Amino acid sequence: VAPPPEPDTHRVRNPRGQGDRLRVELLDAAAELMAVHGSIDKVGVRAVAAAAGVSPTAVYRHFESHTDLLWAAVQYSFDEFARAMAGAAASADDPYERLAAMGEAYMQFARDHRGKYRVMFSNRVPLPPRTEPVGMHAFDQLVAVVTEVLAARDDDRDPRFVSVQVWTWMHGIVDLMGSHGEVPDLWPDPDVMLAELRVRLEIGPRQH
Amino acid sequence: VAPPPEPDTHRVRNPRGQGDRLRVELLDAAAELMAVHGSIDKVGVRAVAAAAGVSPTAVYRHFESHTDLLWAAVQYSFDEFARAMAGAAASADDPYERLAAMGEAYMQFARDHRGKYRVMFSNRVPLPPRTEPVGMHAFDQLVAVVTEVLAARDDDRDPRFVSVQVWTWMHGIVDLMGSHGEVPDLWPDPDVMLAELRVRLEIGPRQH
DNA sequence: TGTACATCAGTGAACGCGCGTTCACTGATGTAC
DNA sequence: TGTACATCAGTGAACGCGCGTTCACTGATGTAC
Repeated sequence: VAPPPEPDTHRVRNPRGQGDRLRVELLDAAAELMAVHGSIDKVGVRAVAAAAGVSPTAVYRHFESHTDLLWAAVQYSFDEFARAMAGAAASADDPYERLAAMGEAYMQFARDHRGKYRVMFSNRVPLPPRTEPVGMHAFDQLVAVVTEVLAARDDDRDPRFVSVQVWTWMHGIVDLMGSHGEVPDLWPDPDVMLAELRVRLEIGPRQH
Repeated sequence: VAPPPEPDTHRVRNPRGQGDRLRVELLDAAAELMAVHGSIDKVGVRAVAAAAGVSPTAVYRHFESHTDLLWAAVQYSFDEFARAMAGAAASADDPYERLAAMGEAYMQFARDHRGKYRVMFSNRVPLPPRTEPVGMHAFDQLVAVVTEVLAARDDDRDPRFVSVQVWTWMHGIVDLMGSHGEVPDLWPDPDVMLAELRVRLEIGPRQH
């Protein structure tokens, strides 16, 4: 059931001042394990350590506990997601194109990093809350772009409400298509879904 | 972290011919544990047995293994869901009202049985597939009603495509609102979301 | 109607295993003199 | 320039625990005679 422990090729020990490198390697490994399992429950200390080619004990030089490691890995994934979205937002000047680019980046992230996506948005993290609800930053980005789009359209809908509509629908598409993807005839092309979403929610240039 | 084992008030042993009663009680307990945890991973043999007021060994009189128990519990939940949807569908004659009733029943099920909903639609079950992809039956029901609605509207859209739109969006709403519900200011009233979904997807009576 | 017995729901102790975590350690490397 | 030493990245063995599962059992109850 579990993938072989994979002792990894013999790791070279990090030089003196740079022990923090392992921290990043562990976060990478943990996020990747989440990505593979799509769940947080099987990402154990031992599995993460093995994936990083290190003994379980080494984890405790960088994280206080198993829980601490998981939290850090989730936040790490959120950062990656936020960067992807920010990159998409910066890729276009026109508000319509910017919103479209963000939509495509969202779908792509969900497709390419399914496990991470699920851990962030779908599988609720069964960990005690620690910091601010992270990931809301990305939502604020969305609201900002939607505000621009509505202004350009001369549309007086509430940007937050429209943003929630966009987000919920996007999430439904990527989450359901991901988890029930084994029924191939059922699903239309995701890009078609996305295009229809734009039409239905009227967030493209006005047709007159 | 885990709830106290709760040995339950002393169970009365089932009479001779009716040992199958425990089977149902175990399925109830397992589904309820899923509902509480929103995940399948923590629903162990011992926890289910304790919740049913029975020793862990007793489980093996009705299920071959832990996995077997989990599978049966998931299917049990799907049956409950299908019944809820069928009940809603039967509650109205008018196609528009029928679709609306199904939508409300869907949201209500997701709200009242969050954990079960998540196990069914959101948390992919990490179990080997066994029978037909269950739960698709409910989707066929949806397609049937949408077909009626489109016919009544004299609308030539593809019923399956529209059904996928309805389902993905509904799922996104209930899933995101459920998992990120701790941010109260963010979310509009679910009923408002549902009403707007009907407007945007044009699945209500035509306005002329 | 009474009794011996087979049936069957459920128990209790024990197993091997993998988990998170601890503890004392090793050995390469930068630094002080 | 050479050497003693403190630092620090990482190890290995061991712990207690809860898990899924097995095995031999108990004791109430319906049934055959």
